[in-house]
Amino acid sequence: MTMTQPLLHRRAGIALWRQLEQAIGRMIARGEFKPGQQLPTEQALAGRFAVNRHTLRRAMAELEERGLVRIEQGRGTFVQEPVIDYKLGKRTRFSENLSRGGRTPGGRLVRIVEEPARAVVARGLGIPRGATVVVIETIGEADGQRISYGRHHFAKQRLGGIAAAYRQEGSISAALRALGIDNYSRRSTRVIARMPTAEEARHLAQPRSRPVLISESVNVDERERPIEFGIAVFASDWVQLVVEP
Amino acid sequence: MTMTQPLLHRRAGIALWRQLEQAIGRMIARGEFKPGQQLPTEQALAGRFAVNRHTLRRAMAELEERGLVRIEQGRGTFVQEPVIDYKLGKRTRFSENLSRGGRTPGGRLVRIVEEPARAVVARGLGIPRGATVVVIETIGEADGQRISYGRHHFAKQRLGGIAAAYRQEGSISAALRALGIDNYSRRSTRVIARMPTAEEARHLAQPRSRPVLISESVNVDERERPIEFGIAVFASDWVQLVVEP
DNA sequence: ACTGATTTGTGCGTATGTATC
DNA sequence: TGATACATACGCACAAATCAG
Repeated sequence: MTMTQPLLHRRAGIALWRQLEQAIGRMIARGEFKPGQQLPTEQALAGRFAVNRHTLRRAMAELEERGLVRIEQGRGTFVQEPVIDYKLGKRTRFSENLSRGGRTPGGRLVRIVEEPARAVVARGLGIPRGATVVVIETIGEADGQRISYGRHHFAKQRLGGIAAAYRQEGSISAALRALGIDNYSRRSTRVIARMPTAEEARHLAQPRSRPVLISESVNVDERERPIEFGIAVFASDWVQLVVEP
Repeated sequence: MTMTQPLLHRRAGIALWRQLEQAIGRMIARGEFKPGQQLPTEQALAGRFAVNRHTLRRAMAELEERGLVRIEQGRGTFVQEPVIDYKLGKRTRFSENLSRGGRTPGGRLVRIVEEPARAVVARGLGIPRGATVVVIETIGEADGQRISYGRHHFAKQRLGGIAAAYRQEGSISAALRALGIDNYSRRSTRVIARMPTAEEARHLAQPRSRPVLISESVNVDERERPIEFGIAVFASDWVQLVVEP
């Protein structure tokens, strides 16, 4: 592919590195380099624009400062993937949350299992430990990128029909609506960071060396009775949680 | 040190592993093993109680489930330190936050510097990029344990006196009060997870292999004008952020 | 970057006690 | 009494992670 280079004007009162910054910034904006893609090496780029590598680096540093690229020593320079703002509010619904941010939400069911409630789950749902819970495991996507792996817990005694409803409706909120639970909201949310288990890394298609953000939350109905205990594992490379008071 | 072992009763109608769970749980509760301390190896403990390692592991799994111990493959088993809940609310003040949770807050000043505002900082404070900001770097402690490393940014033009006030008062909120800013609140907070830089790991006295939780927030006055842009780096081993809607 | 030692994780085979039909 | 199923307990071996040198 032959690429016409934007012309650089020397002695025009605008520093070369600024012109470079503008030029490369525009190329990224136009999509000539795609998010996550590795840029040509500094040497190659400097050669292409016929400037010294130091000049190019000055421009690159500025682009990194602006958040357009990410420079990794020993690896290369990459077009920064836009980070997804995931709002933690009283009424957080996955799809709604993303589409409001201009993203295309997606997702798929991993599996639905029944298991005895572990201590944290039992505490969250307000049921005795060991009582049977229905667990719906999902993967959430934004613009085709996997961003979360969620385990949604429901007390079987109260919401045993959730599995069938989910299979019919295809989403948690729709399934709950089908069961007559229209108005639920998030009580408290705890946020922690840790390294992913092998399974979590696999579900998120991310290396085990990158940390994950985890949110644990309880959804309650109008009478403050627990409906769902959810654990969401977010790929920290793609997501930042936003708390709006 | 000679330690009398609680007696285990075989064929008594109570499974051996349950008796083990009770026994070790009580030893932890009595403080024979202190928070954070490594327990003897499974082999050693199994030997001491004269049971098979599998039996001991069954008991340990139960203790981990109860949150009393933390088992790390290749390292050992440790008495779980109580995790600190750090509330992210509209009026978050470090000391108040911790003492409300029954902790003894502490902290110390790392340094105070002036520097040109980077892009994120400038955007947060609503000032032009490159304008001078005063940065107060602090380390926060709870019960003597380092839990956070904070960089608090203030526009020099507006709050140039913050450095002197902080040195006088010893805390951010007191310094702001001394400058006549009594009533400020948190606008939005962004939370991310990543691996710490070498410097961050040093300030938090934690290994570089453990991730950190980072919160970026803007504090505004009554008229919604930005006062402070703060970046707090939390040791994820010790802190979980709690969002109360 | 490699090695060996330590420690937890996992699998399999066997034996025994307990509850049920 | 016997047959069956399940939980408990033990022994051995190896895998996987961690750490020090």
